[in-house]
Amino acid sequence: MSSEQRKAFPFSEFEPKWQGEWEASKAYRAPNPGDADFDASKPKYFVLDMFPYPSGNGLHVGHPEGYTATDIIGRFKKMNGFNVLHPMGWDAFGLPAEQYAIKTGTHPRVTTEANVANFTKQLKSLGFAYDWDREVNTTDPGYFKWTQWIFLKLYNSYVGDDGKAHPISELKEKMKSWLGYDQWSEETRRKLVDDRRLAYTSNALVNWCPGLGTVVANEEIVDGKSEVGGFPIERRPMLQWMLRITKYAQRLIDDLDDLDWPESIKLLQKNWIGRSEGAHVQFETEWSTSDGLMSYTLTVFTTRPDTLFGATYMVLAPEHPVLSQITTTEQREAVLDYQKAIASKSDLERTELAKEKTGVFTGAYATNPVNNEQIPIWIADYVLMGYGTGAIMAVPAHDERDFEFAKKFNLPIKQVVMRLDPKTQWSEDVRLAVNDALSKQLGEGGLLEDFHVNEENSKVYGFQMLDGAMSESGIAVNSGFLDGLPTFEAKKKITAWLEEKGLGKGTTNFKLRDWLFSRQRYWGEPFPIVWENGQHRCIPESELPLMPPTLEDFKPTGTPEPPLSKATEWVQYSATAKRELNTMPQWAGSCWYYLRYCDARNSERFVGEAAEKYWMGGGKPGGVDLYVGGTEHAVLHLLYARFWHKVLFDLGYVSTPEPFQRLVNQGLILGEDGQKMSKSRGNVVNPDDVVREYGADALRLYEMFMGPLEQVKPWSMKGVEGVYRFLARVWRLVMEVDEEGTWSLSKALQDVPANKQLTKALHETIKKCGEDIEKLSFNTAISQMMVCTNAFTGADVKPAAAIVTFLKVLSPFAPHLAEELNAQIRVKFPALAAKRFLSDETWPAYDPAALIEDEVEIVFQVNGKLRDKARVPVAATKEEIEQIALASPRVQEFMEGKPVKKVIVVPGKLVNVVV
RNA sequence: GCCGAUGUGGUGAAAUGGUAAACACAGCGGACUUAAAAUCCGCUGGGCGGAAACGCCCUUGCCGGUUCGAGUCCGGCCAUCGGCACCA
Repeated sequence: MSSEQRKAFPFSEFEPKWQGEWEASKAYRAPNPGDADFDASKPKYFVLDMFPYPSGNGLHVGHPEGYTATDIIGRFKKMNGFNVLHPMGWDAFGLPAEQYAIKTGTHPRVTTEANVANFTKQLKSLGFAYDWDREVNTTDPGYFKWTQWIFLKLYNSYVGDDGKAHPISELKEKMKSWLGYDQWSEETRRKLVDDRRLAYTSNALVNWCPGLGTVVANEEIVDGKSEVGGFPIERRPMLQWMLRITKYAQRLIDDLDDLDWPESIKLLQKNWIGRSEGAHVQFETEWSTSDGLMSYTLTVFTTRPDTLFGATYMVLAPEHPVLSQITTTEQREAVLDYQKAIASKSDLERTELAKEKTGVFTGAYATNPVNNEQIPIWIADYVLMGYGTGAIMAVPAHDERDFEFAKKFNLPIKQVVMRLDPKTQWSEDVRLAVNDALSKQLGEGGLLEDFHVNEENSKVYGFQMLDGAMSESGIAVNSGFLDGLPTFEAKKKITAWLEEKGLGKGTTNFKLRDWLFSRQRYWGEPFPIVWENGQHRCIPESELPLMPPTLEDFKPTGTPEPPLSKATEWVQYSATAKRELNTMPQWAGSCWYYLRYCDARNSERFVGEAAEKYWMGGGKPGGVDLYVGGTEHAVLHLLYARFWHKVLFDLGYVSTPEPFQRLVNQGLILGEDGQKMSKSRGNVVNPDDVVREYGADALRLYEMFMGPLEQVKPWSMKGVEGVYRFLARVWRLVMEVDEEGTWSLSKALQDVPANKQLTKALHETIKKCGEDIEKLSFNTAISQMMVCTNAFTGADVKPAAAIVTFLKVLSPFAPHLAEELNAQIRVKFPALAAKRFLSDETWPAYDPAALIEDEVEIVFQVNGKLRDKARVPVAATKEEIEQIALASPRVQEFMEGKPVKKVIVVPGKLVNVVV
């Protein structure tokens, strides 16, 4: 028997047919403002998928999960009168493309084109309602021209005192009024400007990955290895382009509040940005040289300035620049050895060896500003140059790391906080003593919030955690004027004291670093920058797009020298100027692609103003209405894109401060064995195979029926067969087969009104599916459609009009089948059939009256336990229902003759008799 | 270690604080068929009692609490998965 005959319905014939018709008539084209068929009175709905990287492996079943969800939403919104923007494109630059090209020897452009063609074919075979006229490809010169253009905006902007981006010309103008401007050299003026650009060069330590032959961003490192390829990472100083994302750290945290995103993703971003409040504290250190006594002020960042009295030593990062000066002659060799050892270690080794603390004494001492004690200065690799000031005050009594270090090197430990453990119970006299001490410091009113008194046992429980910073909150002891103060009060007081004495300042610190934005690769956007006399400048916008050179050999050089250096002609911008050789990272193109979709063919502007205002600014609060993608981008793409968007917003190019209003993460699809899908495990499911065997509609439906969208869930071919059978049942509501295997319109299908029971099933389905689609609860919507189909299957005569209505509800999920059956019905019942494309139809309204039954089943409980049921008229009053319940013999039996204490009546649901 | 998510039948899962397990998968039985596949109909959490109809008890990771009533709310534990990880 051929596989063709085994098919339960001829999806392999009608699916490609409808895909062709949709494409030919541009059924899913989204008109833009200004187009003849644009209807400005309609609200907009912008539904976005994270565009894929077109890999050589083609689509896997994880892709259609999110894409089907957005497709259903998009189709549903369209039927509900929205102008729907649902586009697709390609994130085609980047390391994987280039690695693959290097392996196969084919030019990245060739492989990319082939992969894009393959992906396109695969996506089209799934019947997604994309407006393909808006397709974007980050490697297209018409696209990356504007990626480069946005880079120029970053290059030519700075963040002003208002915390917003402004054109750099404003800074240049302002500078003229600054004191001493006239005396500055051109060089100085230029440097002052360059130091404030949002895109700047830096010679700091970067993450160099020899295996990839390029530097990578902090966000691209996983466990000390590169995210792509898993190669070791080294820290080394290199001249690189950076983007000043740290200037946006606070706004990137604050603006999360108003976004409709999963709380866990917001938290992930907040933790990555890593805001912590504390203080800078200054420690003086002095040393003698042949020129006399020298001094230097070491500044540390601490979140616990209240423990300053307990600071018994200091630790500097091994890379700290002042070391060469303060280290004593006796210790010089030890310090140099240690620095050398650290430098040769990769980040991975440093993390792996982190269990045991190491460090070296510098021989130098600093003065603790609060008690003038001389404390030794050490260096250790547990202090990082890149965070805070690269120096800490060590409080071993209250910091686990400092404690370990102090134990190992026999450094003094001094307790300065008496800990109030929330779990510790305090005896009455201790409570009184603490209360007494606190009262003296704070006055009577200050205590109540700080303690919990358990009402049952009258015992006192200690302080609440504050901010979740360090858990060792408590009461200051051995701390002079801070004694007796609870931690949060002590922090305030010491900070005020430091500020008054000019010894420190309250401050906020972030973990987030500036974004390392250049890569030593071929397959990326070249920078629109040239160098002359060691100085950079941008090329004019008129020279965009700046095309990469045509290179035969685009392999990495094996050194930090980028491969573009091989294009000797291209490199030479003029007789004296050379082009920037680095390229942008893959993230560049994905930072703004959603904007390009709004106006993908615009050659005058990165996005037309009217188009941007309508699709991004329209609605409340604007932006992309729904963004669906995987969690893996929680801190990379989603943070970078928000940053770029805010810069564009500040500069007046976009209308909303945030790009993505609502974000939903689809859960990972695991293999049939419950493991992550991977080639090596051999558990990868290829969507092409599923489409061939069961059809696109079955694949779409199964992906949505598996379980909640956000959830991680394993694949099951049996499950695909289940929804396939469901679709076949729908097919047979309308079609029947003769002995030759030919399908024709079912004779049971007639122009008759649906009976009451079928009408109810249909309207319940309209209602529930509409509500569930809004909630993205597709699995429950599908089960409701199954219930409805089962009801229709049980009926001898199939009411055609009702079935057409059902097809409208089904159409966002299984568009091919719905379209085909509607067309089949039209042949015999032209008046009953829906429009040629169901997506042009209006989503049906449900009739509330059709949902109401004459009778409902009421549950009778005695003391909360189910004892009896009865059908009562819907109109029955509470009193009537109660009487029926109390009259029930079973209820009486379980009441055991006891008097009724209370009766709870929930109309339409239950009666609970309490005795 | 810190942060977050999730724990419900044999499986995927469903349940505005109100009949736990809808809808599927798998399994079992039946109809159709020479037979099988497909299709259609029925049963399907566990225990106890009963010939049966049916009835009772238990059951949403574990322990407690709030409530007339808890899978759902609160407190505490345990397990699995994900993220961060010397961030001072």
